[in-house]
Amino acid sequence: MRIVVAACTVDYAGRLSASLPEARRLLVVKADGSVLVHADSGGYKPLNWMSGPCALLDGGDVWEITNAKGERLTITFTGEVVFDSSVELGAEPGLAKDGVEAHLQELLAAHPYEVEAGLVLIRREHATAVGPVDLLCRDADGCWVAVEIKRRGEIAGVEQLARYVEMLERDGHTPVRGVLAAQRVVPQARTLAEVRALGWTEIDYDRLRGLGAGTPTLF
Amino acid sequence: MRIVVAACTVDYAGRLSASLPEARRLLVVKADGSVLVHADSGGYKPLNWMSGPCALLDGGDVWEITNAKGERLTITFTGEVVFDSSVELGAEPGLAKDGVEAHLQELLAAHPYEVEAGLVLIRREHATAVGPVDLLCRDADGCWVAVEIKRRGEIAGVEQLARYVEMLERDGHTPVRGVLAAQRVVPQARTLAEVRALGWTEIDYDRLRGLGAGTPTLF
DNA sequence: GCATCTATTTCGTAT
DNA sequence: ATACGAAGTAGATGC
Repeated sequence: MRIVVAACTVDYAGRLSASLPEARRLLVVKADGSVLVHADSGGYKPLNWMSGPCALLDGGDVWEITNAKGERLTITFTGEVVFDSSVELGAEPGLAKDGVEAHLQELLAAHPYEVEAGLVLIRREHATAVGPVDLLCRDADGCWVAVEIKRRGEIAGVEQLARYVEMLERDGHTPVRGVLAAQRVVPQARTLAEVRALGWTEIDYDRLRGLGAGTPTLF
Repeated sequence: MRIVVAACTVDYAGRLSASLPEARRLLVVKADGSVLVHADSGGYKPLNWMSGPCALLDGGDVWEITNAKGERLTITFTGEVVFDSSVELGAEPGLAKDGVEAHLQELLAAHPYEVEAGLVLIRREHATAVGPVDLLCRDADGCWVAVEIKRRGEIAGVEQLARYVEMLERDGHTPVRGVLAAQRVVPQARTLAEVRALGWTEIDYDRLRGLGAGTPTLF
């Protein structure tokens, strides 16, 4: 990894055109060839960058970074170089995560009654012609219930659920209802769900996690 | 801006939980308080980060970074510190861009016949109860045409367009057709557009840019 | 402040 | 390889 702090101008031409006037910035060249141009503000996203694989042609006071898709990043050094150093970082062991939609689905599969009292899980990722239904359940009356799980319930999730319900009806899973289960269901999605005659429910993730992934409890 | 290269472990607890085992990494602390943890690969996204505003408690071999939402990033230094330096970067003059969806809409507003021969623009961002229609046009037969512009046409864009068309019909803009205009329309979106009786077209952005933004040419 | 939409999205995964 | 959906999405914009 090469780390440079210097005054420079930056120009990108590729999927769009973008240019940065002269200022002092942090430049990072990673081992895979990718280049990041960071200012002293603005969160984790660089002002400009080039993703690997790409080639850096170091012309001293101009860097030309190009990739196979014809994108080009040009960095021109216009003043003093405050810092320029290379360091070996070694292999990255990798990141462990917990808390995303897959986990939510796993927990709701174990506790489908947290979506709606009386629900019993029949199948996970039930295949239809327009994609898999997250949870296919039956309620106390024997009615099929398609559950679409999102971390955040938005209009797109409602439309997706509507397509599943339509397809399940054609497949003969009748009668069938649809329920959108999400940590948060935004107002537009609630409204559209009502228009489409679909249900929605907000899931308390902390409570659900407390129930654990094992031993589905029926009641 | 503080730039550190050191062996460390990283733990994040907030919207999810994530942890990184010991390895040598680049740490960047920006003037706005945000912290970035970068490996020597993996593009522009950090392995872990904390967005500003946040507070960094520097306990020497442990950093505790917290924000108002209760998120916490813990960096524990486990070995030698290869590099640790602070540098003043000054103000960032800002980035100039060209080529995003707004520009595409501007160009198509000037040249609606690039969407479909014979189209004439009536109104841009025409308001409906479910959101603004990018371009509201009329064709040679006097039929209303709602144009939804995307850089990349996907299923969500088709559904959005379908809602607009439905709403325009209720508003009395009849007869009305819908067309999805995008640089690329993915296969699923094409299929759904046909099912919904909507049109779609792929726009050659380079050609369109060549026509320029001024003087709308009618024919 | 909330909701919506874009992004040089990036990133993962299934086809 | 391509297509598709999720993201600790972040960031901008409209209401």
